[in-house]
Order: sequence, then C-alpha cells, then structure tokens
Amino acid sequence: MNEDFIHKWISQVKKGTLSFIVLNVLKSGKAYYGYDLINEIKKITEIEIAEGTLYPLMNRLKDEKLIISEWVEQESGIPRKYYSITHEGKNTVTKMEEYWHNLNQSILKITK
Amino acid sequence: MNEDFIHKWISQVKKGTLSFIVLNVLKSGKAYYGYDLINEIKKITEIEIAEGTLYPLMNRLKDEKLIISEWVEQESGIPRKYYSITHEGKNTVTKMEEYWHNLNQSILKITK
DNA sequence: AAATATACATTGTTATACTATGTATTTTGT
DNA sequence: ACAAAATACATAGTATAACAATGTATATTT
Repeated sequence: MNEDFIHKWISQVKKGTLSFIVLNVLKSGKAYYGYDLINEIKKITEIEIAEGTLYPLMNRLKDEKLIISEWVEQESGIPRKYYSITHEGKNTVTKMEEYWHNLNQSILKITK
Repeated sequence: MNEDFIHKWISQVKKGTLSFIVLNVLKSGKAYYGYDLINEIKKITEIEIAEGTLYPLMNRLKDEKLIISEWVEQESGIPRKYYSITHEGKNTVTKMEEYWHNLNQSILKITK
C-alpha cells in the first residue's frame, strides 16, 4: 500500500544527498576507491548506493574539481581508482553542511 | 567560485524534500490553497517554492491519493483550489518522517 | 568447475525542480 | 485615473541525477 510512492520518494531524496555523503566521507583526506566507498557508506549510514549511481557521480565530482582520482596498480587483482578530496571540495562540503543544517532545522519545525 | 555547483546541488536536495514539506504542512488537517502554501512554507522554512514547481507537485500528490482538492468560490477575487490531506497521506508522511530521521542521524554521524 | 565477490564503466529510463510563459482579477502606489 | 504589483491558477520545455540492466575482467570460495 503506497510502498511504491515511498520507494520513489526515497530515490528522489537521495538526489543531492549522495554527493553530500560521498564528499563527507572523503573530507578527512583519506583516499577511497569506488567499490570501497559503496561499502563504507553502507556500513556507516545503511544507505545503499548502486554502482551505476556511484561511478557517474564520481565523474561529476571530478569534473567539478571537487575530487581528484588516481589509478593504483595492485599486487594482485584489478587496479583501483582512488579518489581524494581537493581544497575546493573541502570548501564546498562546508557550504553544503550549512545548507543541510538549516534545512533540517526547518523540517524539524514543521514535523512536530 | 563554485556558487553554480552549490546552486544546482540545492535544487537537487529539494527533490523529494518539497513533497515531504508540503505534506507536513497539511498534516494538521487544515486546508490550504496553492498560493497560500507557497507563502506559508516560505514563512516557516525560508524555502521558496516556484509556482511551476508547486502546482505539478500538488497534482502528483492528488494522483497518489495523498491529498484531495476542492474549488472554493470567493466573495471577491479568483476562486481558490483548497488542498487537504487524506488518511493515506497521513500514513505516508509518517513513514517519510521515519526515513528522514534516520537519514539525518546518518549524516550527523559523518559530518562531524 | 561453478558461483560469488571484487572492481570498473556505460546506456537507457524515470522522476522532479525550475524557468519561462500564459490567463485573469484585485489591490496598491503615484 | 492609470500603472504596477500582488494574487491565483496552470502548462511546456529543459536539466539533472538515481537506478536497473548490462558489460568486461580478475580473484576467491564452495
């Protein structure tokens, strides 16, 4: 009963939220590769990001110069593309945090 | 500097958020007309909803049977279309609140 | 040997915010 | 009295991003 509406709604809420979450994970300066990011975010937030969502997202963030990437060969297995945040990325994520904080305050006001 | 990225990001964050906010305003049971909703939401949350956003949104919520609408003639001026929440709408907004709460908890975890 | 996990990536579909535009009435400013 | 702004509805076109499906290839587990 209206599971479908909720499902679509969650998908829409993720728009914007995911880039915010990814930048926050990278914020510390530690480099992550894509597959690792998906699992890390799932572990911390219980939010599942599809691979078909993450890789285009990382490319967008790279185009915007908020992150950089580097291929790293592995002793065994497939090479990994490591992403790390830029100075501009850190500034941006700070502004995003401000907006999110205000948005949540507003929502708290009307939900209760 | 990257104002454009932030601007686009905010627009994306609003996707999903707006339906949640509208349903929350209607939650009490009081009926609102479109123009009034825009001003009410702006007053409470400082979030500006374009008319070209609100009216299609209200039609979607109506299609989903989360709200109903009724034309009301005015003694003076243009007739107003009043919207009110349905039982199903109330159930839905409760589920949305749960999801939002969890999402925000997760984000708080990674932003600090 | 087969299945699962790791790791990257692209294509096509769908949903929604926003700009621009349109109609029509009422109120406010000069 | 006239112009401008506010009120009140609505639609068409554009841009963006999540996701399912699909594809490639290697490593590990059963």
